[in-house]
Amino acid sequence: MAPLDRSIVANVPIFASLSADDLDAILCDARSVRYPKDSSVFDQGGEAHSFFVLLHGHLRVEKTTPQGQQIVVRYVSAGELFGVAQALALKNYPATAIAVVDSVALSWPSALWPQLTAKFPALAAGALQTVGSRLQDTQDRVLEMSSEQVEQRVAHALLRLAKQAGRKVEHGVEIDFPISRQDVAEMTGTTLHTVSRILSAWEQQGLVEGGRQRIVLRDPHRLFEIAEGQGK
Amino acid sequence: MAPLDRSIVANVPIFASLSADDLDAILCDARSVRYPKDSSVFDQGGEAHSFFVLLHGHLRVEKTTPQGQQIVVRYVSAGELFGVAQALALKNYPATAIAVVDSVALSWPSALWPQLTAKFPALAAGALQTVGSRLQDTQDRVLEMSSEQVEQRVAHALLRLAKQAGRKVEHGVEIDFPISRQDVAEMTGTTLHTVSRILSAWEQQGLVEGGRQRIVLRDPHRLFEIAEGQGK
DNA sequence: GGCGGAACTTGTTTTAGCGCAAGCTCCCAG
DNA sequence: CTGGGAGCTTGCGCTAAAACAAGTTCCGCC
Repeated sequence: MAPLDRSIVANVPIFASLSADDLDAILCDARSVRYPKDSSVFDQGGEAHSFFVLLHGHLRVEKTTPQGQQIVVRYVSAGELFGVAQALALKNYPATAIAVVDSVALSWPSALWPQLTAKFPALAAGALQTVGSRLQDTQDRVLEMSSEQVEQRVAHALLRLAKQAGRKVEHGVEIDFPISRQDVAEMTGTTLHTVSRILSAWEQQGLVEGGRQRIVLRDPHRLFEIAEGQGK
Repeated sequence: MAPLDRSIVANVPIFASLSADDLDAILCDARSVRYPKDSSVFDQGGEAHSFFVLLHGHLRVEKTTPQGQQIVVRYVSAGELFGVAQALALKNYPATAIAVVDSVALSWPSALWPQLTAKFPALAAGALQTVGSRLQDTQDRVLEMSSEQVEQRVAHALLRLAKQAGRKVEHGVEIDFPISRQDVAEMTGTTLHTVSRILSAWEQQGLVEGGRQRIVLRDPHRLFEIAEGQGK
């Protein structure tokens, strides 16, 4: 296997506190894999053979009910730890992860998790924080779904996406990967149709700028007001 | 401080793998506190001074928006670890925990968490699993809220409560603590009114039996069918 | 370069369940 | 044992948003 240089994980927060030697030790068990756009990194229900760190690209994590209803659990950006099912005592992945653009991830066999955390307690602490902040996010989402109108939820979702994966463009912030109305609907618990209507209305008012699988926020501040309920 | 005997934590899963000596070491830093019904163990936004294990009773964990909207995040039963904000790198508690019946909890100063987990890695692993399964639950809840009708969600909520805190009674399973329609509404993202209507209808059909802050499931199997969407 | 389908838009109809309002019941305090 | 209030029930209208239903546009592929 090609040796992995530790410089490739310079921007991975969970490894930040480790020494160069420790990093090398960890990396020597890792494999680097390329996932082309639209391919899956792991599948819901599949055996949790590995855990991962995303080096480059973006993933969409989605969850499907037995009845076929689907939601987007979250998007993963470069530098994030994901697929730690094993650490949560799960034998199978609880969701599916799909590359929304060509992506690269490091992977380790799940079986190594106990040894690695034993040797590097910072890893366990980091994972706990990662999972904890995801729990926070998910609880906030429940709160949003209980208390906010669809329009507010969509505004929140866009702002969060922009924060996580926004790229400054000429007149606004563009979400840096292809995202459909359907995806936004599955993030906010609504339908493709309603999202389309809302975005059309916002486009009229110059708040956003659309396109096929493309969203640019032209007036994030106004969107924030809508998200907070000040809007109209 | 009165010494705590290790027998009191015999039924706490997170401590299950520890030796008697280790347990004694951990317990000697713990305080046992009694929380009368309706008192709060910690408050949303308050400084995260301690983490806890519930020895006896039941807690309701709730979260409030700036606008005053409230949801029930979950219920805590005896044996569970809770209030581990510190471990998730939070300085303040993200929710409020209220005793729904007279309860007893062990508490440790948050500051001890790093040392305890360093000394007893099983603790960190256990906390990770606890937080992980909460994340699972919360994600399932989002999925439910996106894809199910209110009636199904209420059925799911009752079944979950019964599983977690059900007590066999003459003709069914009773939720083992006082719970109002409002509470169920806040668990399922609906209103007191709708829950009341649904429970009334179910009572007519003999599926449940109500009362002031009291719910008895008389036909869990039928409720399960409703929860799964087979109903009506 | 045109064909096919995925992504999106937009209009109309329908409905779940929320908001409001009124009244009931049971528990507890005085 | 009586009064007050918390918890609950129930009726009614309304509305946000889902469902249903046609399109239109754009992109990649043969």
